[in-house]
Amino acid sequence: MLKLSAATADGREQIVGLLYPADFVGRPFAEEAEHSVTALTDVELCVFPRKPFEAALENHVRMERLLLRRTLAALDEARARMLMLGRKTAEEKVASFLLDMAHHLGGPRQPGETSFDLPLTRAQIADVLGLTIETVSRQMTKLKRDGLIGLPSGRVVTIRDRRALQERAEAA
Amino acid sequence: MLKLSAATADGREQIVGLLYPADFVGRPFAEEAEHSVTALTDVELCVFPRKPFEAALENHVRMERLLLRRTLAALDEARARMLMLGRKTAEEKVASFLLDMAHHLGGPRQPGETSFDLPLTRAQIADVLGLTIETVSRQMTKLKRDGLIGLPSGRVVTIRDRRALQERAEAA
DNA sequence: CGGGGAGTTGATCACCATCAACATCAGTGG
DNA sequence: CCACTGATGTTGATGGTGATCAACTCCCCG
Repeated sequence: MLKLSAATADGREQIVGLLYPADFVGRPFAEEAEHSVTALTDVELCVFPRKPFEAALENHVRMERLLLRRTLAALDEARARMLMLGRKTAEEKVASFLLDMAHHLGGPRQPGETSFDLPLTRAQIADVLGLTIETVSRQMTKLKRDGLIGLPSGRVVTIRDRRALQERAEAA
Repeated sequence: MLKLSAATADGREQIVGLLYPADFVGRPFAEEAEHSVTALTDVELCVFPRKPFEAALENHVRMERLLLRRTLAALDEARARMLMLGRKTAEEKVASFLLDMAHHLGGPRQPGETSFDLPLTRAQIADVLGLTIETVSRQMTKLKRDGLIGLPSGRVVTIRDRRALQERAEAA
């Protein structure tokens, strides 16, 4: 898993995207990358030199089409995240985030509880949500106190009541 | 000019994109649109039925390539806006917004002052920046008091000191 | 046993939201 | 011509959410 992040001149950081296995990272047709890329777990990357890659896009229509589809999907995701950053409360942000992670990392879609291991530190979660570490921590313990999730240890999260969690995440 | 917006279930709105003349709007390869589109000014749209449009993309490589480039640019812009929404203060948001508008609407890049007419109401500016109308209004009057901008009337804005405004916008 | 990073919890503060009153202006109809 | 209305914008008072500052715990690893 990778994080894609941007930062202000004075060091404030915002994670603008999370990349899962089989995702694409890079910015064809631009001189310079605008974001920094950081590995959150051990990672195996398949690297292509820019020029040959762009040439391949030109020569293989299907490849270009695939990239277009992925880019459109990434744009949708980015916009959903804009709604979250601009208009959701801290609790809604944390709840949405946990549901997102469960969706990507959760085992088979079981009816009962789901558990997974967060690949992010609290600080990184804060950078995804536009919050501080302390606020993230407080919201997580609140969700735990209310019985919606379990926090057995460090990075492990258990979704106890997905329905209720979705209600706290509000919006789409 | 058009606005592209998303909303939470309980009605909070976030503008996720602004479209200028010659821009593209639409979501090929998806069943349903995720956002609502609203005209901010009188607008002339060139509409294509989905199926023929997608077919045209398949048959005209150059067209598909153009759309890919535009989509990548839109993604960059969306991510820049995520940094703004998540990590900037109200003053920084308003300053960045005004610079953005000046960039798009301002006349020729003169050394002196630039003036333009905001196509957005305060409420819409607030929805772009993830703020409330009142906060937007207050920040604008503060920038005016400090001599960085002028607000001759209603929607008209004059950039008096671009340099200083850029400093208040901080980040990239 | 010591050290450092990660996470939690508490106390306080500041920024921005909220609520409310008022100002301004364009459009409408008396 | 002017009062009336509604939409838009400004300004003020107050409060709450989340940031900040700080202390402490827990682990992992030396």
